Amino acid sequence: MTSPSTRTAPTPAPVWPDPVFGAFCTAGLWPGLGKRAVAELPGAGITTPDDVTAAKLLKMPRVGKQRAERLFSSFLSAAPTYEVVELLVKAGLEAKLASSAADSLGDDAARRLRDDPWALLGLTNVRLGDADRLAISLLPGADRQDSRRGRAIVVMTLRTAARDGHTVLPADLVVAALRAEGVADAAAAITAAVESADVLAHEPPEPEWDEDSGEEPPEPDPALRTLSLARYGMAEEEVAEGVARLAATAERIADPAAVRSVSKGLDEAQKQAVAQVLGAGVSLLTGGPGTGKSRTVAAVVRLLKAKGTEVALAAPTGRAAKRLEELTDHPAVTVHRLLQAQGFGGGFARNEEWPLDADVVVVDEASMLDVELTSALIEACPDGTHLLLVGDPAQLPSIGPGHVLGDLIDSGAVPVTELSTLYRQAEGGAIARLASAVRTGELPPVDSPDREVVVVPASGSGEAARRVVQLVTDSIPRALGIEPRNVQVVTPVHRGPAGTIELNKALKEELNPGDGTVFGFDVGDRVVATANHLDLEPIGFANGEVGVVTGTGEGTLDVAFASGPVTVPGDALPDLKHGWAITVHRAQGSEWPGVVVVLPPEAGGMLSRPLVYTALTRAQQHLSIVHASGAALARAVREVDVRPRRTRLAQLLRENLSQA
DNA sequence: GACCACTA
Repeated sequence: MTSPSTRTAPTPAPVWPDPVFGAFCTAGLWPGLGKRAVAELPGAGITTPDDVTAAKLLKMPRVGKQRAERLFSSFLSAAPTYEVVELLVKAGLEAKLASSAADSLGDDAARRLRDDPWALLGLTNVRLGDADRLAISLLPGADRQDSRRGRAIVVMTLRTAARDGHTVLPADLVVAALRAEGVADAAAAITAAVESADVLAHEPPEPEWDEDSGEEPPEPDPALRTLSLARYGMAEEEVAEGVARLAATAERIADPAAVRSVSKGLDEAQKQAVAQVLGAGVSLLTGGPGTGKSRTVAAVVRLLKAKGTEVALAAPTGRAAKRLEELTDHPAVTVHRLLQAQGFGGGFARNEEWPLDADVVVVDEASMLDVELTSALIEACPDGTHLLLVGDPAQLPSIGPGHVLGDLIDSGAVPVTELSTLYRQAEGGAIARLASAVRTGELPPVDSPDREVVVVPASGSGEAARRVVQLVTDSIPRALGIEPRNVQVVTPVHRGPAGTIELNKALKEELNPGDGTVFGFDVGDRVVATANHLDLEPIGFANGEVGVVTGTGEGTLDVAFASGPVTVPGDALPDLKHGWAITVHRAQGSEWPGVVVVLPPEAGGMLSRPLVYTALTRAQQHLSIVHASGAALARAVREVDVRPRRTRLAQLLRENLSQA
């Protein structure tokens, strides 16, 4: 423990004679040199890059010979970053950008920025204005019509669209974006972008034309021309090709008699799904929560295991993989692990060259698959592999761009079994009725005299938050007999009075007050994992899992997760948060006896049908909806999605189908 | 302008 009296007074911030060196140091870009040490550099006579020697570093407080040498060599190795800082400081931009520039542009980042200052837009959090300033500083006479600038705006526009899930954008929208930034020759900018190979242009399909009509062939409608970032455009093409390839090379795995042998207890649709996997190269199994998707998968796994067929199970998230493993009693991993991801953007070890060796690959929660991961998965499936995607297209779409599951369904290119009979919730119960109405875009008034569903109106997010606490701690246990530990609060947002942060504070105050002895947690706190730690003893935990703190140690926590107990060491503690209230996104894939959904007014803009549907289908016995978002709720449910994703996959799949 | 996964 450090007592306040032994702490050194903060050294006043030095004024640097060399602004580039000063900016480099104070932005924390010198690896291994902390804030406090930076302030001590001038005291050791180090104020310019030429002053940096092991001998001078040795004069600093708490720096021994070994550390001095290490700091000296880390300074030398940061030379590429230093060069970028030089460019940024002269342009009046933040030095902090230099580290991400060196990361994403490589060791010759400075040279690349001198060649094309707008390459700066390749980093996150850089605005066009910043890149323009760098250009003016580096290229005397640079102007808004520079072709490199136009090219960068095209890429930037497509990248922004990708953040909203789109893989393609109509060329007209890109032209409008170029015009808005003062680019006179939009067509030239698009051509430059396409020539740089970062961007693909997709010509509209040729219109139907009767050759004998004697008329001129009609021009394709140029308004249908689209553009994509090459990585997403190509990924969609790879998925479409891969689906066609697997469909063409599949051989039947088992005969109908074998299906009958494992089908005990399955309904007709579920049996059909089992038969479908055995026959088709790529097949889909869809349906809402409680329709028996997992039971069906378990039957498929039983059948294949009995036949000695190699089956691989995977899911896009750690928690979904864990659940799949429990339900099927067969190992399941994340799709990333299945493909042996090589780290951040490092590609996958399992690919076309070293494909998977399973005969059947099953991916659960397939609505979470984005187009790049899907293309990597399909590439790693050799000819003859059967791929089964299981998911609910009505739930939240993938985080990354693409609309893979929905496009596969819409294309009609692969067989789909849709399960619609509800087994879990009481059939005809208020939760089930509301869920199926929302699934089809309706929001009927709630009619639930038995209080299975209760709507609690609130006038603002502050009142909404108070209602939530009251429901969890008082009304729901008292009136319905569901204890607080079986109730989960679900909200769209982290911030604001009705976001996870404030709600958790208020709920902790009521349910388990304490001062947070270990990393802000006390015994009895509910926690949620925000990252995977699947290797911890004895069984690890997955991102999104909810548990309860059962004990504390020396900087460690014992947590009882639904899947089992885990001792969480200090370095994993930042990946735990309080879990009485969690976001809808995080709640996806889990269910609780009682659920309180909060819809605060500030979430109005992000409400969509999939979000509302996902939120309310988390409830098994009781659902309270604290409603403060006014007309935005009905609008969100009515419109399919506030912003439907623009993709090309369904069209590509249909084209392959018509050519076959 | 908000949310969210995976990986070392």
